[in-house]
Amino acid sequence: MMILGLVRWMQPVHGYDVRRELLSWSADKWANVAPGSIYHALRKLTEEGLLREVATEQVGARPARTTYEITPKGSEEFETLLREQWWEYRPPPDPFFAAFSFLPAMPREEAAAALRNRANILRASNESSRAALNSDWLHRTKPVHVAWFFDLAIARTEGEIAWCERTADLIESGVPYLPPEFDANQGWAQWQRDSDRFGVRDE
Amino acid sequence: MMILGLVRWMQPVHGYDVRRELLSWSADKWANVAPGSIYHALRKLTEEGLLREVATEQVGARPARTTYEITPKGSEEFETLLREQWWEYRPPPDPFFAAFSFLPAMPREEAAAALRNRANILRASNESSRAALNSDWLHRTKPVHVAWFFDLAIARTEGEIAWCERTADLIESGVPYLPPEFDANQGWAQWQRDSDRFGVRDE
DNA sequence: AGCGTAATAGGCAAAATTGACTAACAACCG
DNA sequence: CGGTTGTTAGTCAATTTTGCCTATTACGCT
Repeated sequence: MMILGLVRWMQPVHGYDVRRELLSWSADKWANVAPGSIYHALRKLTEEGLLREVATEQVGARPARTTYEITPKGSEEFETLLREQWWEYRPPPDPFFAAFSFLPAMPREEAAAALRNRANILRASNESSRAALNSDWLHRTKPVHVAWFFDLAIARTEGEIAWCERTADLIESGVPYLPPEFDANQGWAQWQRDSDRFGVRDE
Repeated sequence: MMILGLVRWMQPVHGYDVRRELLSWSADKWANVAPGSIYHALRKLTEEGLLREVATEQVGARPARTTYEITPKGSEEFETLLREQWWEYRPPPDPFFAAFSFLPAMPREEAAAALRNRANILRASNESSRAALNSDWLHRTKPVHVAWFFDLAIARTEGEIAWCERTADLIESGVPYLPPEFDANQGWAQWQRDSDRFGVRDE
């Protein structure tokens, strides 16, 4: 949980603050932190003694807001977690992998087109990253490592863009999907023949 | 849901088959498919009319196994989902992003070391991918796009490796994290001074 | 002054996901 | 032949996550 980390620097905070900060980092994209998760996390962390409620004030008749701060125990736990994340590598789950593993179910033309389209989207996203990097808004108001963030995003995608084009070419070139000796009566084979001839069909 | 896709080519299958296939693709890493999820998904898809139970046989006194196959409706739905995944781009959620955003909480030395370590892990993983690509086990028994899979993994990581080294250098070089005019009394600033001097400390 | 919209806080029920557990049978092994 | 290990098939309770909902104040516009 990285909610913990956020509470730690922002010191006394209430849920809504955290929520806004996360949105401003557009963290909903790369972490799984929907609005509802935050309050749940705060309560759970408090139960575990990693956070502590500091106050509960009410302005007018709006929902009362509870303010939290981190306990020493929470700080320790945070550092443990943080180090774990820094030193370990876990290949991130990627929905595109799932999609790509069903390549034989896509007509070749469409698959190639989709890959080229993906390359373009990635290029566009890189452009906007580069634009951000050149703006001095970034350099004036944000810590440097935010810029490094963009660099990482770009570094990763450059390679993928090239891969998309290469692979699109291969697909169009008609390379057979299956190794020659593959038993032609098993699932893949039939599927593939279908999608070569008609696009994918149901039964 | 990509369970649907699996059922679709493997036609009549029971949960355990799916489970093994997914494990053999080591899909537990890049999709969120733990053993328990599968049976849940199968039942839910059946409720929705995308799958259909075909038989329930029992061998000896072992747990009865239910066999499923896909319905035409399920096939359509699958194609819709598949196309969505192919044409859309959603930056995959990555826990490392979360970790990196707390860079100022790490002592510089350690952060740099961790990044170099990460680069090495990535290199190692690439080596083993390359080994797989050169084995003819891969080319003899697996569809070609499995090889392309490895290519993608390599393409993505190459860029990241370089980034890790570059960034490690920057961190060690002592570049200040915060822009000059940053208000020195706010959260980040204090944190950073702490971690520059002592490593991170709790109050 | 009146109205629509946005921001402020947070709750809650339902869905998804996990991970550990069961319990029968097969297979090996000295 | 007794014991151990491995495979088969799936269940289940508990935790996580999601998405949408409520209700109040503030702000801008005409």
